[in-house]
Amino acid sequence: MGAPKQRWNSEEEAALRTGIARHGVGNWRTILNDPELSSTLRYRSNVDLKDKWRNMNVIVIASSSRDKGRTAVKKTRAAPKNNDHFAAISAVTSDVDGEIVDTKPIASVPNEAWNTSSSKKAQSRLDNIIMEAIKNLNEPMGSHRTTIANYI
DNA sequence: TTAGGGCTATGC
DNA sequence: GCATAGCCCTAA
Repeated sequence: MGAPKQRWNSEEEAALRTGIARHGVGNWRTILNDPELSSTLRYRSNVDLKDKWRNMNVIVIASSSRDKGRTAVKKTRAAPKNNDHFAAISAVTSDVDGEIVDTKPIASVPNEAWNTSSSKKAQSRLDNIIMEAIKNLNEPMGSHRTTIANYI
């Protein structure tokens, strides 16, 4: 995680989250084509987005459902042993939806962000966080990634 | 084009 | 040595 590998900075992560909030999970190509995001993500491929999102979800899932059944990832990789590392993320998740109850994810969200392919996949709590941020920010055209990042 | 599996590099 | 994060390969 040092040199050779292209670490994701907060700008890129925010852009990814914004793209997902706007176009939905799985529409990596669409996200990359978003003029707003393409500048930030121009060095990332759709596979990169997918992989990053996978990593992000692993962290969230591991931190939110550690009790029951990890198995988010195969080898045990997603099973943290110290909560400290996840404190920040857990704080965010629990702040928004507490324990994830289940999900009626985007259906109840009257935001045009999801209209493309909302029902494509089960959304993670991170999506809810983003949607929460967008809703609360209440910006008509969708919130800027930095704004969302700020909110979070 | 997207999703999943696996490998490797890096940090602790 | 273990855990994490990024990248590559392959299948659908």
